[in-house]
Amino acid sequence: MAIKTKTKLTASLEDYLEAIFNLIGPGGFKVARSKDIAEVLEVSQASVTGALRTLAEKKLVNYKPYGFITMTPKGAVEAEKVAKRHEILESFFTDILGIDPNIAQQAACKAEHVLGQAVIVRLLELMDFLRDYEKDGRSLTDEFRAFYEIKG
Amino acid sequence: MAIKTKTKLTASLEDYLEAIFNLIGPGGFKVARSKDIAEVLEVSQASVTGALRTLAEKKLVNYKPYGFITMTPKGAVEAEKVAKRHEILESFFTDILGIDPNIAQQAACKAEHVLGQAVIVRLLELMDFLRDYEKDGRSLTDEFRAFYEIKG
DNA sequence: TAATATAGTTAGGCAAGCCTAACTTTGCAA
DNA sequence: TTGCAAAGTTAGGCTTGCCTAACTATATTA
Repeated sequence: MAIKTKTKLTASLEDYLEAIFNLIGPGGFKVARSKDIAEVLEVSQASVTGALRTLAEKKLVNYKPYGFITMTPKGAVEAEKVAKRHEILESFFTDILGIDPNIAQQAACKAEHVLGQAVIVRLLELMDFLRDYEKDGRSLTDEFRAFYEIKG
Repeated sequence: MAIKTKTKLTASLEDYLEAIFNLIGPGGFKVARSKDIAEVLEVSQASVTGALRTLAEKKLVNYKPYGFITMTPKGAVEAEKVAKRHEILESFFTDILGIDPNIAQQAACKAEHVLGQAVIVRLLELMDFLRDYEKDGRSLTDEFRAFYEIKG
């Protein structure tokens, strides 16, 4: 078995990677620009340059000063993991918990870096359970909505 | 209305505050020792000293070099909030999601700093919902356990 | 009560991550 | 094609938060 160097990224680097991934978009045709990364993450362009250098060192992005920014296959895999965690969390917060979309988005942005696969996977199962399970023709998700709308 | 200076703590300071709170225990009779804080948080004693100074500046703990460490009322309020978030999250992860206790504990430790009241409150409601709602004499929590035990 | 072990502090250093200001490169328009 | 604006980089500085090593205070015990 080949040596598997587990890519351990900081929350900050995960954010950069995810932002690049989203900017490049499905298919990987588009290119990420430093300015846009800075805008999305609300940091300075100087900070982006620094992060890009680190990500390039880790072979997660292809980066040459003043050049295009693309992702390596390894980078895409990592980015997709983060993006997926984000997606699941955001969906859980909005669709199940009924949290305000803005708050849900923010919460997902933070939580995606700290909740591991075990939690995420089980959360996804919970979502399936609540959506699929019918009671009197209503999903449990709907039942829960009724529950917290009366309570809260 | 009096000016309400919102205490904004870093994740690290919240951890220290929570650790002190837990060491002091219910009733607030016990005293927190620097060594024990270091042990709980797995940091050096020097780091604890630094954190204590910061917390004292913010009037959250009573701290004099070589003296006892106790909490101010303000500190106790803040600490309790963090501890409560932790408790709810840990309970959700273990009791509802069925996550391994160690992983749940770790996840709660991290997530407690990033999930706001809106999410926590609704999570608590979800837990109530799942526990109270009976179907064929079984709680939904039990139903969900059966669901993921078959699936996973 | 004096020696020593334990607890706690100080000093100094390092990494991550952010910033602003100044500089360089690139690309578009006249 | 040249010149300027926009994009990107570099340099340097700041904060947080951690560390180790060395020092000081406290407490125990002989």
